[in-house]
Amino acid sequence: MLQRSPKRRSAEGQSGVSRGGSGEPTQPRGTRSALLCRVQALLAISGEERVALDGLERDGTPLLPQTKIINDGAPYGGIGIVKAGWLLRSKTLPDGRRQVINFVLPGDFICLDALTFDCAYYDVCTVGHAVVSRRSVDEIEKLYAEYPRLAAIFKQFAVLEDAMMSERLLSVGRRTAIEAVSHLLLELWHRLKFVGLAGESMFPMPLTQDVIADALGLCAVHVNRTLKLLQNGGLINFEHHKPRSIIVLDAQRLQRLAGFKSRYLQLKGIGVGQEPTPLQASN
Amino acid sequence: MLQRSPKRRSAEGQSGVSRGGSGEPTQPRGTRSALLCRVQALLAISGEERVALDGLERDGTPLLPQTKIINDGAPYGGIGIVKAGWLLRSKTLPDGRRQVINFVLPGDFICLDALTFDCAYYDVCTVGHAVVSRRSVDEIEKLYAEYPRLAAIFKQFAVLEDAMMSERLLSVGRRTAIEAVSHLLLELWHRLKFVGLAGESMFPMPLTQDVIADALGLCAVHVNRTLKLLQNGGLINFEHHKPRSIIVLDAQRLQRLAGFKSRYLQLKGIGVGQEPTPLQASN
DNA sequence: CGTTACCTTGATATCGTTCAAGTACCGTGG
DNA sequence: CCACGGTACTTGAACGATATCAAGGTAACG
Repeated sequence: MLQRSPKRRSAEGQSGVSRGGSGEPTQPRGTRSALLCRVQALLAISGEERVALDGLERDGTPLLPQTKIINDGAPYGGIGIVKAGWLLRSKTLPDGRRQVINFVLPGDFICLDALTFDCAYYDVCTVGHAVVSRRSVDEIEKLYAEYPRLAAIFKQFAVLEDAMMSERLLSVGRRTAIEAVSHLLLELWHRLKFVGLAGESMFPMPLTQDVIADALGLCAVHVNRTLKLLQNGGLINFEHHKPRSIIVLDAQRLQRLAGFKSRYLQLKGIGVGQEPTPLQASN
Repeated sequence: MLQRSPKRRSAEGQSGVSRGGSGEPTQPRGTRSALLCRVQALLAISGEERVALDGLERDGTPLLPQTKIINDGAPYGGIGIVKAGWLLRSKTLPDGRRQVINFVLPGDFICLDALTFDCAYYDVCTVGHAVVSRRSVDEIEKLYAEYPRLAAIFKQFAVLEDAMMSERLLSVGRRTAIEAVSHLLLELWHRLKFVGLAGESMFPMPLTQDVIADALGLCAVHVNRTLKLLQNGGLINFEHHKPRSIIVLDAQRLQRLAGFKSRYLQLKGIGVGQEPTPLQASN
């Protein structure tokens, strides 16, 4: 009904994959595991749980850029945990048109639905270099049985996926290009902050404008122009040199422009008497 | 990158809600429960499981058209089971722009994520008259514990939701209007067939063109023109009289046009030695 | 130090939107 | 049985957001 009626500093931050001399991916130096980071924000874990969590991330496999690790229609072959680097979940039409469903960041699971399904209904591939651990469905199920609190957290992760997809659908379907781009940037920034990979006013941005276009149902040229608009408006700036990053100059204005409310990203966690994360005063 | 580069008969079928003399919703006459229908297609249920399933659907509440039963940001207040009628899950921007995330048909659950979350991140409201049973989270959890096979099936329902959302995202982001509309019609037709509410070449279509537009990121006028195109092309026809329906004149051509593969709608079910539903020979 | 991938920008094309008016139909009440 | 009012559908005309095409620039990588 109502359409998208157009109305109208510092340099902290580290990339998920800091490269050694020749470009092998490693975990960010001095940063604890992203998964641990996320879980600890939601739950005061016990020593045993900590060990179990570490076990999940053992044997990370380094992956090259543009490596497809899950194929639409093929069996999953286990559940992944991202230790470093970015991946993306996408679907592609026979003629090559592609839609990015979601981005997969450090600390995220890949294919939690393998617990329920046999075959994937999407592709997953790396953006740049990445490190991914892979666990069998059996192993995850055993962990679920043994550590129900961790299982509860992981189930929250799965619902979060859903919430992000809903929000993306809203962006693609109803937000204008500038709203959608701003919203995506803010979402990524927040998610990276959760796992200690973004700074107060800067975050790594390894995505190609092409990929952003495929996530938002736009074309790369228009994403370019839209980013320029944001830059010219003094909302953001770019650090073009590796690690390529985005500098947020005016977070408030950006949030207002995007209509971004971080509520959908907030998990409630678990704990005796622990209240759901209170609604942010700032949107 | 690649953009959306464009490129009669019997009258079976019954509406999800057959109206009595004055319009109260009832279950389709002579049709067994939609939920039972879905589950039995995936699992040979025992007598006990059958009883449990029936229990889930007791005390259905009749709802008037356009009744909002879940509010974005508010607590869920339980889990719903649709006995009859259509509902829709949507998100709305402050200025009124709306995106329909998915349609909720008879036999579907509403807010299975209430098992994990406290508050909704979307609205749910009825399309026309509907009948919905509501169960507490505790009751569902008890059922999950007692009937693990049913729990497994319901978890598959949840993943199916996800698969449908991915497909919708692809439609909104990358398919042309005519592809997207065709795809949506085919999806609804298939889903209705699963629960015995659609015929071989006809299915009820209570959705307003406005609602279709909000599901596909289009405007109602364009949906109208697109439907006309499909009609003029001899692919579909309309039954304007209640129950309003769509007649599929050339399913093959429609599928080809939409690039529709039903695989994403096929659940694997459970059962000893039961193979995943084989990939459809047709596409 | 060349090659490639990505970004940038202009010109032009188009799909889809908006606005606006009119029509068909259903349910209601006399 | 018919008049009425509302909702949804229909259609035309004009506009606009975004796509496509094309060319050049710049920085990373080997």
